[in-house]
Amino acid sequence: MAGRGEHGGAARRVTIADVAREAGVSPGAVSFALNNRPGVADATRRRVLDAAAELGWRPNHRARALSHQSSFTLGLVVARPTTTVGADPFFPAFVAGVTAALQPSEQSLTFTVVPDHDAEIETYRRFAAEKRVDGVFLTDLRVHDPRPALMAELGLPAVTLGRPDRTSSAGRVGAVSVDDSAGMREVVRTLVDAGHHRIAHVTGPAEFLHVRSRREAWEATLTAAGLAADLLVHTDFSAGEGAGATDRLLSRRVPPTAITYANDVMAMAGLAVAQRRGLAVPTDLSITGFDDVELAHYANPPLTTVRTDVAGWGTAAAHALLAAVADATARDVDLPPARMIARASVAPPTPARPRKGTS
Amino acid sequence: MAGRGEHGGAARRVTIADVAREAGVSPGAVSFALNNRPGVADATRRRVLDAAAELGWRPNHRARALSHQSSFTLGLVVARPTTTVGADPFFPAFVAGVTAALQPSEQSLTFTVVPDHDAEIETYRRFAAEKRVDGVFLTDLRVHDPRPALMAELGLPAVTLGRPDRTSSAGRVGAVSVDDSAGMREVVRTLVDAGHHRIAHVTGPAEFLHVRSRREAWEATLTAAGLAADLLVHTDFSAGEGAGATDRLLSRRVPPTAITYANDVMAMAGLAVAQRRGLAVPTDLSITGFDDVELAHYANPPLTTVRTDVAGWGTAAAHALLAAVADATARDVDLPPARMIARASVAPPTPARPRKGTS
DNA sequence: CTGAAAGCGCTTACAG
DNA sequence: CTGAAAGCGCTTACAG
Repeated sequence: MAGRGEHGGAARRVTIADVAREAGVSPGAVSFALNNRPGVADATRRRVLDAAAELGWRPNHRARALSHQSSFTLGLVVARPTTTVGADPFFPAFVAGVTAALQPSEQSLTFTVVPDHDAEIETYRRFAAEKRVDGVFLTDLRVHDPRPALMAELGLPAVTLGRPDRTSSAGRVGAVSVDDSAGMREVVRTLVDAGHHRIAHVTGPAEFLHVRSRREAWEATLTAAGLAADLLVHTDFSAGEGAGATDRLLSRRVPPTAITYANDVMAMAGLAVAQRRGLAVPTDLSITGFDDVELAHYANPPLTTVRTDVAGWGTAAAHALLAAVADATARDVDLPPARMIARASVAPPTPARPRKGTS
Repeated sequence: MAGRGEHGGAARRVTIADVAREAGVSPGAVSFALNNRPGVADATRRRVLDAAAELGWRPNHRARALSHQSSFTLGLVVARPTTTVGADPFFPAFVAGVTAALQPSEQSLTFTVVPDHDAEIETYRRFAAEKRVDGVFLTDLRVHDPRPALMAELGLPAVTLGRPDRTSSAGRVGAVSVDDSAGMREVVRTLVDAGHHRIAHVTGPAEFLHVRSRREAWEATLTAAGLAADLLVHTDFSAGEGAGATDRLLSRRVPPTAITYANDVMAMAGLAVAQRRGLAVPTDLSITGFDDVELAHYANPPLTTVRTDVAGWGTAAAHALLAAVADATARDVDLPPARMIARASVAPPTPARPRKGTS
């Protein structure tokens, strides 16, 4: 009768049957009372709640999952080699946003890193077959991505980060999107306005939609300004390949006067390469990044970059997925676009050819 | 009878009862056969396995969890503000190592980011009360850390990353450790051998044991060389505070000739600060980091740092926790120590005072 | 408004 | 070696 169990400790677990006995009702009534379902008199409900509190009862997750036909678990599977996953600041921030949103709900997140795309697909199949999760977050969308259709086949609720390219957006898959091309356009326009004519773009693997959208923003902005969009390098997003790409660009007979990178890590590696070659940034070469990692602010010079609210993205995606799980309805959410953060790594090219004089 | 269910799809789930019917045995026998338990004739086992494969049967995780009294889930709770969790390369790499180790087992990982230590404790209590997980990884050990004792109270198997300070290592808690002080000693000894006399240390919050062990390694190595260990700054591990600490150190009447940082992010921010003040690195100031993030290799100059195999740590911790969950026995594991990675950010101080001439 | 019963899909003693 | 039954701790129709 006393406060035993109040510490939720290793003592014999208290079940709904104990609460029922204590409150003098049936186990079924306890369940109804505890879950705030109609059909229980206020006085009875009170009695049950008091008994549950006194006994220190806590719902057994395993039993609830089985009888409620729900895992109370959301899944995030990231296909990335173990060696490089640490370099991407996206996932910890995204997960932080997701789990913050999940706090008040009874859901938690299962997070898995797998080596490649095939293993990722296999994981979803296993999740669905074993009823491991109630829904999944789909990240790193690709061209002709098979995952939205797979989700429909598996009957697995899902949200994608960003919009899939084909309108195969099968049934239950909603898209939670941040327009990162907006930030990219701002960056390129700023460089054009500063008088740059040869603006390169160093980005990630071509199959990613987020890579494509940034590249297209770069292209379109250059084309609109009557400039050639011919200095494009695809990498694996690593510092190493970012450095290599920079070296090759700067070794051209007519090198670019500005390089836009699709992440901050490559931009900072590129910055080091340029400086090692004796170029002053931004005087001899302007450089921009993407992500706005904290270090970007403390680079020398501080890096002009593009900021996305990644944790906010995680929170919004979690809410959308929770809703999809609850009513099997897909809905799209558009978050505020990524914005340029102007810092000192951009300046007019030398010899300066002033243009519009905006900057 | 055909391959329906082979896609594990949204079709009506096939249960053990279906397999039993198909194989002409009881559901209990199916369970025994499927779990490779003795007491089933080979021929019967064959028949069951064939039936299961034909029907596309997959174990229902929810049902197994309830009847097996096991969650098949391990927990990682990280107390860190959402805003800074992205800056730490540790967690993605650690999680990758953990989930790689979990692949062949039936366990998965639930990963949660909470804002502070109290919320972390609360999460463990909830995990235990609701039977959410079978065990947890305890990271960022502190001075007088209450968590090992809490695990004993909750009856929750756990492993700590690194050894707790008090021998309150309650029962079921094993420690999986990497000696990072070894790398720190190498770094300081290298600087001493190069002729440095004023070697500072910029590190994280004093309550973390991993901060303390690096600081003590720095102190002990200096003391052994007859040098003063008086240039110490504690920060929150952020680039911003690393930059601020550097600025203050370099503004001293007699500034250090070398600064050792407890992570690469602060080291790179410090590098930028030094260069902005007109100092050449390493000529005027030697700098070292910790972590060996990929960018460290591509800094200008490349950063001397200390490398830990974080993914390997995750894998070893996962194996240890799996074992602790299986037999409730704590065991300690010692992994290879962290090693210095020598790069170009270290040189003798100017004016050079050659000493042993090792470097 | 309330109670007794069945059910979620497995596992595990316990008899034969 | 094998089968029938009970049990894990909840939820949810279904009668009263």
